[in-house]
Amino acid sequence: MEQKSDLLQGTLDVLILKIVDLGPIHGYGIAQRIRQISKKVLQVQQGSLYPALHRLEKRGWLRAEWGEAETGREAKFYSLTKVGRKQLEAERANWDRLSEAVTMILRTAE
Amino acid sequence: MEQKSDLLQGTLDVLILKIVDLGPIHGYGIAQRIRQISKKVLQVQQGSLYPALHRLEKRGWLRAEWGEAETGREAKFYSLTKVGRKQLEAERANWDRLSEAVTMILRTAE
DNA sequence: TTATATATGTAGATTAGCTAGGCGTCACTC
DNA sequence: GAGTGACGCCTAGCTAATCTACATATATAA
Repeated sequence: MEQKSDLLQGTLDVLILKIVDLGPIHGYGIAQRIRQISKKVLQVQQGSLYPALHRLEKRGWLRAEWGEAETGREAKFYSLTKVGRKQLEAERANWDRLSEAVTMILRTAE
Repeated sequence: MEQKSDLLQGTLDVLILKIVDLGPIHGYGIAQRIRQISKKVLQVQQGSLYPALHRLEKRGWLRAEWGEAETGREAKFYSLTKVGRKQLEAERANWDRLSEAVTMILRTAE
């Protein structure tokens, strides 16, 4: 089934945490930011995004409150909790460790 | 449930293909090599390894044949097919693209 | 008026990887 | 000779993440 993913599986959480860490932002905006910063390499589907946000909120890493978007519409704004910030640091470190290891293997010569 | 993974999800296939590309090797050896090269950062569980090998073989990327391991025991040796080598290149390129994008986002300041 | 962008969400399917088991052999030690 | 651990293969069943596809509502541009 080809598994043509728009993400690196398992990285969505840390990406969301990082984007939210840049400042309160609503869900739709998170997806836009990820797409934009990555120059369209990473694309978060809505069916992945919203469940992920609810997941992270449930775990106590994100806090949500309704507010007004730049466009004047109602939107749910997310921000990091204290635990969420710790989680971000942990996941970021984990990413560095693991991705470096993968790259190391892929570059192994001989 | 904390998802304490020993791998970066979705990278197992490319890791296996890469290791096999270094020369014919049996399943158990693949796991050892990955563990060794990554300095124990990446650890493939047997319950992940063997299904993955069968998956890759089924897709025509790996070829398997029984042979004798260094220890004198029977073992299944895997090698890359032509399609498998192409797949390795594709997945490696994909890894570079995606991991770079993730790292870029995680390093975004402000 | 019709489409596109914004904004939120759910249902259902797929898939990968994990835990936890099983089988058989060999070498070593207690 | 009994037990342990490494080697080498395997499967069953679970969980979790992500995807596709849908639904809803408003605003704006063509």
